[in-house]
Amino acid sequence: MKVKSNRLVDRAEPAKIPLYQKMKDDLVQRVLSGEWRPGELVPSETALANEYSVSVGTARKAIEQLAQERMVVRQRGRGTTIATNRGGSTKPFRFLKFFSRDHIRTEESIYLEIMPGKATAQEAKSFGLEAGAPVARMVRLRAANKMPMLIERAAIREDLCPKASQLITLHRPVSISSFLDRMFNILIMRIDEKICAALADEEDIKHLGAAAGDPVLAVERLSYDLAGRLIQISQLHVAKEAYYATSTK
Amino acid sequence: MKVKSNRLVDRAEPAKIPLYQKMKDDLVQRVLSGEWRPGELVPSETALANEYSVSVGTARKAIEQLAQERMVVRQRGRGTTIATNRGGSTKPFRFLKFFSRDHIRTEESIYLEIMPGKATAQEAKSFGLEAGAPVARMVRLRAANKMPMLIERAAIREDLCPKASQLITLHRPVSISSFLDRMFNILIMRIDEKICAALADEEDIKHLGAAAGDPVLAVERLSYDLAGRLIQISQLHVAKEAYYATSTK
DNA sequence: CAGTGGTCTAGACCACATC
DNA sequence: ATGTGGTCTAGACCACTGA
Repeated sequence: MKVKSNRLVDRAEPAKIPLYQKMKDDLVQRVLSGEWRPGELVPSETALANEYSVSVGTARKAIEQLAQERMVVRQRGRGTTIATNRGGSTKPFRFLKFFSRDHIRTEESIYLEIMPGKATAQEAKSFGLEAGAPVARMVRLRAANKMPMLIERAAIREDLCPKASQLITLHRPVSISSFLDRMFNILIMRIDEKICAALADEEDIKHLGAAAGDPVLAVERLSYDLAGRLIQISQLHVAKEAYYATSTK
Repeated sequence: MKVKSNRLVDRAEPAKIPLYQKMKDDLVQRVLSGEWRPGELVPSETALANEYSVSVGTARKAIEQLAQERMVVRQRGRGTTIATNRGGSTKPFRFLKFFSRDHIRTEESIYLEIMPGKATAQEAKSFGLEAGAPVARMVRLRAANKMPMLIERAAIREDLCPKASQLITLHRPVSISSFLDRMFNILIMRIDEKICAALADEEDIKHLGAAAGDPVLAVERLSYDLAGRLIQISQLHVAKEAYYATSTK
């Protein structure tokens, strides 16, 4: 029941998408196209409303949704800017949700290994590339308040981030997301994580002070950019520190 | 710099809270007071706008924010209802974020132990009660698709949920949040989790099929109701299955 | 059918940042 | 002083639900 003959509907109707939705989609495209770069001021509500021939209220709704998705930042009196991950004043471990009794004051990244490589079959599938596509590989130790917290193994696709391995070797950035933003104008907007329990491996023992047989958290992280493209695949081993997540229904 | 003499400001000014914000706060209070019960229809936008002597647009903004916080559910043509956790058509493990290759079709709760107890000093502190306050304690095995996934130890405050241990013994609910909603009109709206790695204990070995020395995920969950009161404290041990969380910047 | 929420308009005034 | 986003109003029409 409830089957419609969709022939006509699908072809004739323009699917009845609200104006603010179409406008929002178009604004996203303009950001992706590079017309506006991260940190840049975009036209005001009224200017955009005129451009799209909609009322300010409608334009506002489109822009406000982008602000909610953290794609833009609105400031009264100043204007609306494209979001950035360029660090500086932002808090450490922005994308990591650690629980620790003491505040984290300093964040450090110690690179153990950086090298260009080729995507494995599985990585290629996740990235949507052919196997053997170029990736930057790295192993880093991440520390908070001078205490090593975790080991990260990461692969970054080099088709979108050309010469990433060389640039990382050169700059050894504390924050990869900030680095991707500055170097390639790639904004990490969403990270999916899968967490499971594992036993400490040799590297955990060597670098995290874990003992053989100690349990660790093994986290797989998939980092997506503004356009929803998978940019980075990481495996984290977290030792001796709680990890936290929060869910609001 | 930028210091204001606050004497007058603090006393005289009503802090300049937007109308929609005041209205929203008041609506929350009315829900908390029990004036509207979960599942119930609240007055329409226009009715509420009249009642608060604001325009529909302003009322709409207040209501839409509540909808975003999942405190109410809006349906075109029907009206706005207070959110509920009463199960039925809702998906299993609603508050749990499992990763598994196969879809979860059935969810089961096997109660190993249910008994009234007294809050430990630490629990009491978390609940904001005195030590020794009555709580319901339970140990359950939770299974998906007939496979045991985790063991949960929980304490529920009985001052807000009187005779909870007896009622749980009687009904053995699959979902506690749904049970709290039905029995006590308590809506779990937020759950904070801390996750760390641990080794399987005797119960994990007995009930989850873990081996000695196997790593497990140890999760501490704090469940808060609509009013922000801590209702339940749980410790979960998750074996042999990945756990996942997602973060959007 | 009447009533609901969803979209959209066209104004107004304000607080604030910048120059 | 100008222009920005934040709040607020008072309408309009539409799509949908339920009786």
